Amino acid sequence: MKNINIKDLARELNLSVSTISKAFHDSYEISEDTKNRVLETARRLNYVPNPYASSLRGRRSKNIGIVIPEVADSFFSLAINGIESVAKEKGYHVLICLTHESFENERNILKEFQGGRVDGVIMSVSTETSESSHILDLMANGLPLVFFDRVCEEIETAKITTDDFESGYKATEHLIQQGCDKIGFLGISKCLSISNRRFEGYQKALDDHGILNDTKYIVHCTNETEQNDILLRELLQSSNRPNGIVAAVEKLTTPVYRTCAELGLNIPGDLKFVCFSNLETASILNPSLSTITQPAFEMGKMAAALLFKSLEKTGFSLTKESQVIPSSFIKRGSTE
Amino acid sequence: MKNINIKDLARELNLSVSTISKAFHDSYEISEDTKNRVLETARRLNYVPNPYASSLRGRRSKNIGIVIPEVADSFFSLAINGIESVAKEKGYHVLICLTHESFENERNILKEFQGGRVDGVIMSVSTETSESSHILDLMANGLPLVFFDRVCEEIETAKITTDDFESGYKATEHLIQQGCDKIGFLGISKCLSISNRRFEGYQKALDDHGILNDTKYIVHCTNETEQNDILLRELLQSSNRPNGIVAAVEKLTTPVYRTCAELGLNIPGDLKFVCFSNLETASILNPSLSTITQPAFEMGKMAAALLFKSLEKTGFSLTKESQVIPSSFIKRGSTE
DNA sequence: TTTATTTGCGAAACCGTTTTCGCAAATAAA
DNA sequence: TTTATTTGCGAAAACGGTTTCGCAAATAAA
Repeated sequence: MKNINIKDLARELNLSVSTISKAFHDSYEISEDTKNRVLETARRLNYVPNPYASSLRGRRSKNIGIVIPEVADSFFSLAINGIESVAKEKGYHVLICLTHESFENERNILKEFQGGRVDGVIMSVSTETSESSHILDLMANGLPLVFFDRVCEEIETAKITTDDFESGYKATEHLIQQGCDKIGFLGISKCLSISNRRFEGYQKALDDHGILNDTKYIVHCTNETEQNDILLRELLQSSNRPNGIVAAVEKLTTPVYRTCAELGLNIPGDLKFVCFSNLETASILNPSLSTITQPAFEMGKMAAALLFKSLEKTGFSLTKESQVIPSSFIKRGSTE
Repeated sequence: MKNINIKDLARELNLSVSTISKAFHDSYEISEDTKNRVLETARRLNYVPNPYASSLRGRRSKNIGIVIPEVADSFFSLAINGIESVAKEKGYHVLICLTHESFENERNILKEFQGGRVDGVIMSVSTETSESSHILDLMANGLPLVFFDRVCEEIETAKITTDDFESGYKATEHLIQQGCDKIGFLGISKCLSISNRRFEGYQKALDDHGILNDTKYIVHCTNETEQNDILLRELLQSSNRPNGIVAAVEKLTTPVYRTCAELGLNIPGDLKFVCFSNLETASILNPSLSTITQPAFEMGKMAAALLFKSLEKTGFSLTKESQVIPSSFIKRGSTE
């Protein structure tokens, strides 16, 4: 019933607590014989050390924080797997905190982290994050931080991103090559790095191909599904509606398909569609979806690897360690 | 740079640490005036209490553990949202631990939890879990546990499930009504409660409608994607292949669609297909997918609510608190 | 006025570890 | 044999909070 602790163990073995502790850490001070006795008794009594006591004394928690907007999202859940794979190897635990795209949540989470709950942070900012003092506070506290995917560009630390500009360019150029001349862009937030970089790629592709677009083709979606549906509907039933669309985030897939179905628009006949997405079902959609697929797992892994490097090597600076891992464009039925 | 602690605060205010602590907890012993001074200085110096120190003294961590097989899965990620929504309200944090369907991982995670890392556990067992001593150990340690979805039937504690039997029955009956007379069942593990209950519903429906099925129509999938593809292929290109399939888990969706495409089988023409799934994209697949959709968010919420009840009310027993929340069947194109 | 009670705070123990330091006994070197 | 050194362990002080208890001063009751 009651959890047994190191003192109980010491009593049981007629040893001091320090000896027990040292035996567990395989200290040279302790004889092999004693070590074995300790380990065996620990197993027998089902002793599990209290991690918080260790954290307290050792002044590190062996936890890293993951701050992301959502978990119900293919990109983020794969990234979690990447992060977790290296954390596990290092004997660390991950604390997954969800902002649900709220700035206030994000700020509160980072604030809490300053109490020593985690030794480092890997994050992807919320759509509402237009200001970064809460992040600077965290770093001023000595906590190493690595961004992945959605970064704060003004903050000097490692950022693991994908080639958003090039991908936006490639997606748009593909639509142009498939014959689209009125191409819409669905962004997610005006202050979000990825959305902006992808948008710039889109713009550049249009410019390079001499396509003059109406700004009405550019839609900034929100976090409200209903609101997005209205915006999409407006865009797609306007006179002179686009005949191609690039969407910057996965969660717009279903809304676009649905709205097209409701309006009787055929994909790819009336509208060609490319989406940034890690959906496993992309290939079996109706029609199958052309995607820019991000290296989610690798990005998570890389972010974690860097964070641990900075945790392990004192003096290691994250400022010059940013990495860009390319996404892959996969052509499918939605742009045939 | 350095984290400031309660001692620094005490020094700054010329008060004792106990006074500071009491001020934070709004103790009646402390005057309003002092409380305000403490709060204000804490804000100014950006003081954040160390949660591990509190945990240690208070003997509870204010963390609950979530043990699930995967996070890259619609059902589990939605369930996490449900759990998190109530944990947040209670001022608790969630520690999400992934077993990746490995029994050994599951056992290690539960073992670690016994050191006081969490105050209670919400879990869905791995496909490999055929034995439950590790769970009994956890409970013997005094940790309350609530199962959701994938339960261990032999363990006496609250289990939040959905109506697996009825859903399996309903899905199968639907296929029969749509004209199928050779109906396959794709399970995920022979020792998994949900898979078995859904299978029993399937069996009962066949019996009730006087359909005699070959056991070759029953396929137990594994955790190896390639292996599953082989099994599926065998099933679907056998002479006298099934003309209907019920799949017990979401992750079989893409393999089934792909294999059908490769073999030139038309859904729903050659094969009708129903899947237990929370995929948001079910409605825009080719063809759209008839699903049994589980109340994932609600199940998570309910599990968490029960766990907190047992954490808050001493003497509250979880043994008689199991709940069944019905799933909904949604007919779509794959069974037209 | 004397006694009882309340108010506001501080000292110190405690939570379960880790780590430093000290110290005997055993062994090796001189 | 005497003096270093090594080996194996224990006492006690941290880590950063919370909580119990005690104690003056202020206020209320007698």
